[in-house]
Amino acid sequence: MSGVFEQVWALVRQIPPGRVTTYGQLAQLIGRPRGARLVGYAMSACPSGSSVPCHRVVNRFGGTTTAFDTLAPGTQRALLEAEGVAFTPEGCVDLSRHLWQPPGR
DNA sequence: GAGCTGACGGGGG
DNA sequence: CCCCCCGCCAGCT
Repeated sequence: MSGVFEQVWALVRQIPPGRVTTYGQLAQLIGRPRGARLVGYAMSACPSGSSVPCHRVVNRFGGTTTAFDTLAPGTQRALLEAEGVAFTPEGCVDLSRHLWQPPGR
Protein backbone atom coordinates (compact mmCIF):
# COMPACT_ATOMS: atom_id res chain seq x y z
CA MET A 1 0.00 0.00 0.00
CA SER A 2 1.12 3.59 -0.24
CA GLY A 3 2.80 2.42 -3.40
CA VAL A 4 2.67 4.04 -6.79
CA PHE A 5 0.44 1.26 -8.06
CA GLU A 6 -2.17 1.95 -5.40
CA GLN A 7 -2.23 5.61 -6.41
CA VAL A 8 -2.80 4.64 -10.02
CA TRP A 9 -5.64 2.29 -9.15
CA ALA A 10 -7.26 4.98 -7.00
CA LEU A 11 -7.29 7.35 -9.98
CA VAL A 12 -8.51 4.77 -12.48
CA ARG A 13 -11.34 3.97 -10.08
CA GLN A 14 -12.51 7.59 -10.38
CA ILE A 15 -12.93 7.35 -14.14
CA PRO A 16 -16.66 7.38 -14.96
CA PRO A 17 -18.16 5.05 -17.61
CA GLY A 18 -17.82 6.29 -21.20
CA ARG A 19 -14.60 8.11 -20.30
CA VAL A 20 -10.99 7.02 -20.85
CA THR A 21 -7.51 8.21 -19.88
CA THR A 22 -3.96 7.62 -21.05
CA TYR A 23 -0.98 6.07 -19.29
CA GLY A 24 0.91 9.35 -19.58
CA GLN A 25 -1.90 11.35 -18.02
CA LEU A 26 -2.08 9.02 -15.02
CA ALA A 27 1.69 9.18 -14.72
CA GLN A 28 1.55 12.95 -14.41
CA LEU A 29 -1.24 12.76 -11.85
CA ILE A 30 0.86 10.55 -9.56
CA GLY A 31 3.86 12.85 -9.90
CA ARG A 32 5.82 10.68 -12.36
CA PRO A 33 5.74 12.56 -15.72
CA ARG A 34 8.20 10.03 -17.12
CA GLY A 35 6.59 7.07 -15.40
CA ALA A 36 4.06 6.12 -18.03
CA ARG A 37 5.53 2.65 -17.97
CA LEU A 38 4.82 2.26 -14.30
CA VAL A 39 1.18 2.94 -15.01
CA GLY A 40 1.15 0.11 -17.53
CA TYR A 41 2.80 -2.17 -14.99
CA ALA A 42 0.24 -1.12 -12.41
CA MET A 43 -2.47 -2.21 -14.82
CA SER A 44 -0.89 -5.61 -15.34
CA ALA A 45 -0.64 -5.91 -11.58
CA CYS A 46 -4.26 -4.83 -11.25
CA PRO A 47 -5.88 -7.41 -8.92
CA SER A 48 -8.71 -9.31 -10.63
CA GLY A 49 -12.09 -8.84 -9.10
CA SER A 50 -11.26 -5.34 -7.93
CA SER A 51 -13.34 -2.28 -8.80
CA VAL A 52 -10.55 -0.93 -10.99
CA PRO A 53 -11.84 -0.40 -14.56
CA CYS A 54 -8.41 -0.91 -16.09
CA HIS A 55 -10.03 -1.22 -19.55
CA ARG A 56 -10.56 2.56 -19.48
CA VAL A 57 -6.82 3.14 -19.72
CA VAL A 58 -5.37 3.38 -23.23
CA ASN A 59 -2.09 4.55 -24.71
CA ARG A 60 -1.47 8.09 -25.99
CA PHE A 61 -2.90 7.14 -29.42
CA GLY A 62 -6.09 5.84 -27.85
CA GLY A 63 -5.13 2.34 -28.92
CA THR A 64 -6.29 -0.67 -26.90
CA THR A 65 -3.85 -3.28 -25.61
CA THR A 66 -3.44 -6.91 -26.57
CA ALA A 67 -3.02 -7.79 -22.89
CA PHE A 68 -6.82 -7.92 -22.71
CA ASP A 69 -6.96 -10.38 -25.56
CA THR A 70 -6.02 -13.29 -23.32
CA LEU A 71 -9.36 -14.90 -24.12
CA ALA A 72 -10.62 -13.18 -27.27
CA PRO A 73 -9.19 -10.31 -29.36
CA GLY A 74 -10.87 -6.92 -29.06
CA THR A 75 -11.96 -7.42 -25.46
CA GLN A 76 -10.98 -3.95 -24.25
CA ARG A 77 -12.57 -2.29 -27.27
CA ALA A 78 -15.80 -4.18 -26.72
CA LEU A 79 -15.96 -3.08 -23.09
CA LEU A 80 -15.44 0.56 -24.04
CA GLU A 81 -17.94 0.49 -26.89
CA ALA A 82 -20.47 -0.99 -24.47
CA GLU A 83 -20.03 2.21 -22.43
CA GLY A 84 -20.62 4.39 -25.46
CA VAL A 85 -17.02 5.14 -26.37
CA ALA A 86 -16.53 5.95 -30.06
CA PHE A 87 -13.63 4.50 -32.04
CA THR A 88 -11.90 5.92 -35.10
CA PRO A 89 -11.56 3.92 -38.35
CA GLU A 90 -7.95 3.33 -37.25
CA GLY A 91 -9.24 1.34 -34.31
CA CYS A 92 -8.32 3.96 -31.71
CA VAL A 93 -10.48 5.66 -29.08
CA ASP A 94 -11.60 9.16 -30.03
CA LEU A 95 -9.69 10.90 -27.24
CA SER A 96 -11.01 14.28 -28.37
CA ARG A 97 -14.45 13.14 -27.24
CA HIS A 98 -13.86 10.67 -24.42
CA LEU A 99 -10.63 11.69 -22.66
CA TRP A 100 -11.27 11.83 -18.89
CA GLN A 101 -10.71 15.23 -17.31
CA PRO A 102 -9.07 14.71 -13.88
CA PRO A 103 -10.35 16.75 -10.90
CA GLY A 104 -8.42 19.65 -9.44
CA ARG A 105 -7.25 21.63 -12.43
C1' DG B 1 18.93 -12.27 -2.34
C1' DA B 2 19.48 -10.56 -7.18
C1' DG B 3 18.28 -9.97 -11.96
C1' DC B 4 14.83 -9.78 -15.66
C1' DT B 5 10.53 -8.66 -17.44
C1' DG B 6 6.36 -6.10 -18.15
C1' DA B 7 -0.35 -3.02 -20.50
C1' DC B 8 4.40 3.42 -22.28
C1' DG B 9 6.08 8.06 -23.21
C1' DG B 10 9.20 11.59 -24.12
C1' DG B 11 13.56 13.39 -25.52
C1' DG B 12 17.68 13.28 -28.26
C1' DG B 13 20.42 12.17 -32.46
C1' DC C 1 10.78 13.66 -39.70
C1' DC C 2 12.03 8.88 -38.07
C1' DC C 3 14.43 5.74 -34.99
C1' DC C 4 16.79 4.52 -30.73
C1' DC C 5 17.61 4.95 -25.89
C1' DC C 6 16.55 6.06 -21.16
C1' DG C 7 13.53 6.44 -17.14
C1' DC C 8 10.61 3.95 -13.51
C1' DC C 9 8.19 0.30 -9.71
C1' DA C 10 6.75 -4.19 -8.33
C1' DG C 11 6.35 -9.05 -8.76
C1' DC C 12 8.18 -13.45 -10.24
C1' DT C 13 12.02 -16.95 -11.18
